Amino acid sequence: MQQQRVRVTPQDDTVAANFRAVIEGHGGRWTRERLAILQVIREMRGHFLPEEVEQRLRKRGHRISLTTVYRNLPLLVEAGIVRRACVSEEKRGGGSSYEHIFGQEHHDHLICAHCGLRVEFSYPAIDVLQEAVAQSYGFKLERHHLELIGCCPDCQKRACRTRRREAT
Amino acid sequence: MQQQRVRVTPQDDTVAANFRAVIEGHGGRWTRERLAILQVIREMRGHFLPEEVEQRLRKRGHRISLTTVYRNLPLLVEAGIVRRACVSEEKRGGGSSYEHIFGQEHHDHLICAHCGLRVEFSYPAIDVLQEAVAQSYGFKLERHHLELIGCCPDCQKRACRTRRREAT
DNA sequence: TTTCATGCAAATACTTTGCATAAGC
DNA sequence: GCTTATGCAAAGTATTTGCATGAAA
Repeated sequence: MQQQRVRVTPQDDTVAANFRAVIEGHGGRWTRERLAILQVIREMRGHFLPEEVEQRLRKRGHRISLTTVYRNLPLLVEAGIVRRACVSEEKRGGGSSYEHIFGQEHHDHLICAHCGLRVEFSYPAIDVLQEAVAQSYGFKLERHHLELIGCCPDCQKRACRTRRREAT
Repeated sequence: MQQQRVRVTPQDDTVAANFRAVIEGHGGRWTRERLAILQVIREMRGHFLPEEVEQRLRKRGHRISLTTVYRNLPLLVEAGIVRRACVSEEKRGGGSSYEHIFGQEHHDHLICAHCGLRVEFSYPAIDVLQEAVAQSYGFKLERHHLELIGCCPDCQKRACRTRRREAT
């Protein structure tokens, strides 16, 4: 609770500007609540639930309703600041999680299907090929999302033999 | 409604066997409902909702409850026959969709962020690199999931200028 | 001031659970 | 026969919506 201060980075202005641009594009307004939500989300690392955003806001002294968080998340997605996380990355069950992406180093995920371990990595060579694929279909690539799902070293050691499946 | 017949493929036995193996691994039983669900799902192309499975079952004369579909979906996932689709692939809002994967040619998706167009592709060279990444982290790769999100040719022509964002 | 955002409560939508009955093994 | 699966209804969550009030522009 002693690191209340906002971590200011060079992208700060850009991020806020993106958000504002989206909001104004919808004929919307720049409110204190939106600023607060943006700030809190910018500090988020990894995946988060809408409810966690609300809790963090509360810890910082803001009293912003969960409804408002819900209402703004789509705008943040549209602004490219967060994305909805893939279900296979989720614990299971309930709500959809989001991930803060803008201004973060882009990364993809290695996920252990057995223990749930998530490792972030980035591998430029793959990015290059992705660009090639997109071009061959005439797409202009904006972003991508890659998950490699397998068995992590520990689970392998653990003689982790789950369902064997004779994949084609 | 005239193509009621099951599209039998060489993998039929394997698919059913995988499903049965998972079921039996849980001390479960092989029921007519499970067979019917499996058959219907095997005919599914693209993404589908639990509710769509139930509707198709009904069209085929089965009267299997949505609850049962829900109860079996996790087993089908465990058997590697379907996977939960990524949220960013969904229309929006509501439920989680699934995708039939086993026995299907593996493919990834190119998704247009503007009109929602989804194109399937496969690109072996990327797969090779993914394997390399996994190995470098000691992971044994089981499957992967890649989405390339961008602007499709049509939307580009349409001078589709949505939110411009100065990605880092 | 005019319009949009917010908060609260109510409504929805999706998914899970409890229990009696039917069905595998 | 013993145990698990199913169907139905009820319960739970997650998310959205309606409306009065407060806040931007």
